[in-house]
Amino acid sequence: MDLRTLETLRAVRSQGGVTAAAAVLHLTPSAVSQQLAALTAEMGVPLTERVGRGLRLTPAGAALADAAVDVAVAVERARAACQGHRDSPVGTVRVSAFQSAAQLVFPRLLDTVAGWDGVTLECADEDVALADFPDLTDRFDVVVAHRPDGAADWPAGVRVVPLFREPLDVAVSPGHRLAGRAEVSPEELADEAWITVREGFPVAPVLAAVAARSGAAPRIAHRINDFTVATAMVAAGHGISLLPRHTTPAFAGVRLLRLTGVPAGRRVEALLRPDRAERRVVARVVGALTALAAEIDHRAGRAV
Amino acid sequence: MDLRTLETLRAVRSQGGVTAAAAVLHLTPSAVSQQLAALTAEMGVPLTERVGRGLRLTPAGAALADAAVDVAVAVERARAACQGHRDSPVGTVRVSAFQSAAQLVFPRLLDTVAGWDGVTLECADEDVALADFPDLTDRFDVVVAHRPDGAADWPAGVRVVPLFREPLDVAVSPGHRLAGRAEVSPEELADEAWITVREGFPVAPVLAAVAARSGAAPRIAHRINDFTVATAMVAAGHGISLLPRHTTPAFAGVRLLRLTGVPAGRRVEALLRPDRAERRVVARVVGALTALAAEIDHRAGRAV
DNA sequence: CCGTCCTTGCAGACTGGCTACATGGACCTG
DNA sequence: CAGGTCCATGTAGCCAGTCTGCAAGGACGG
Repeated sequence: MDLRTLETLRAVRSQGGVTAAAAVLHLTPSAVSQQLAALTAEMGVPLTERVGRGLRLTPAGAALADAAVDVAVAVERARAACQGHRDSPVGTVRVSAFQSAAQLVFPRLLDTVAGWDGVTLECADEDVALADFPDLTDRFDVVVAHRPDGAADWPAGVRVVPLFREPLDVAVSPGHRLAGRAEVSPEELADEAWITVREGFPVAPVLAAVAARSGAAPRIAHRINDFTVATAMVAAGHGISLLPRHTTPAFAGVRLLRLTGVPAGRRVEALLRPDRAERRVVARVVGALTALAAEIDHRAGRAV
Repeated sequence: MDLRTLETLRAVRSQGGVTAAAAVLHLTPSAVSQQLAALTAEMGVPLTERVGRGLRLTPAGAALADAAVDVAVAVERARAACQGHRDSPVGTVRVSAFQSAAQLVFPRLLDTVAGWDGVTLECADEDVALADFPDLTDRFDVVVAHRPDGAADWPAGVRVVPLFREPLDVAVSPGHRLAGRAEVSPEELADEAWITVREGFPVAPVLAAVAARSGAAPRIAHRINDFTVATAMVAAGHGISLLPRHTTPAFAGVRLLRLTGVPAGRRVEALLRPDRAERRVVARVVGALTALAAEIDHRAGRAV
């Protein structure tokens, strides 16, 4: 009954298999399998069962994995209690963010942290399907994620820190027939060619809601996940798109039109594993992140 | 940051030194010292400091040790959660009891547990000074301890399960001048020669209270810790003693007289470390123990 | 029915932790 | 004040646990 072994069990559950867990833990599948075998022997209860060519946790295994979360939290709390007798927290924090948030947040966050001795920040941009964001918390301490208004809550077991809400505007090229307008309604967009994200990604449901309001199925011309690329394509007149208001640069060559009649926006949140959240450095970075978010919110409020 | 290392830190604190901790953990002092060094290096904070030729935990070390208790509890809770998906708990439980309780309880407890598959009981008789009972929980899962009425509570951090209260009677030989009496008052015992336990042991304060009531300092003829030996000496007329009512056999050849005017008794309790208490087998054994205690209490109530 | 993917078993190498022994202080005692 | 004793701490060497690499056994899909 080792801390590493319990961590492995959790990874097997969250990643859904030995091989995937091994990848996250930087181990070989063989090592993971052996750890599971040893843990099962120690417990005297089968913790995993074969399902197809994969693997699933038994109820006993799931119960143990649940309890393992509390263990990990207790360990990190112990570490924090000890670090509390130090002048300031130190360590390295791994942060991931989806593309546009990364662009907005990483530079300033790195500026802030540069002034902290002993704290190193490892940044990575990771844009995944909505359902896959929580899994990223296995690899990162802080995961900056986004989900559209009205989407389901994140699953239990992941800690959520709200950062800011960002409206989605309709982006059109300067030469577009609606370019001079300040606002548009869904009905006016019925025949437009859309550039949107791949199926399952965070803002897709918003376009669906807009289309439902207009009555017609949206005509999707291109599927582009990277907002920078989408912006360039919109600017060149290859279609219109829903783009986040704050993370679309003013010099991008597109016009952003307020959308009326449909609440279109996304919530940007930080996702953390409970044990990681206990680390004092992590808490400090999250604090800086929320401060940054408050600033963005403030600026947004002033702009609107 | 290993579970074993945290356990070692706790042992160093509770045992008050590297050597003593090593003895409890079945390790060499060198191994304990190395674990402490590694843990200190990992934490980046001094956890121990030299005091004389011994060692003491720094505030940071104490905080870590405190938090380590929660870790150990979480681990045992995890184990229990897993064992909950098994038919019945198994494992081995180490129980210690002071001499007279051991005599009263061990045989019947072993009878009960004999019917449980996969559960083994390791019994040991350990009678130590009042202050040393809590430390025994490092070596045993369940420690049956006793303390006189009015004694201070056990220190925080140890879980206490009350078992029963046992009155202390005055034991005299059949030929003694008071042998025919049913009750005696402290004043009538002013000139008696006493057989009592060694200084610091659980019933010593009771005799002090009795003597204080009689006004004179007690004349202590012998210091005998084992009640069986004391009983034999009282029976032979070498003095009188305070003996527990229920654990003194009727055929011992002494007369037990109720003591009036002074609340003389001791509380018998089970002491457990919080993490050990989480083990399902341990909880089951404690359950059997309290059932036994209730039976003793009932019989006592009937007898009185 | 064959190819592919995933888990699992086995042999070998290696890292990490423990034991045994020696060293250096600190208290106690004569 | 000096020798003895106790305690913590380093050092060398051994042992065990664990990981890697490779091979085998099933299960799904074309």
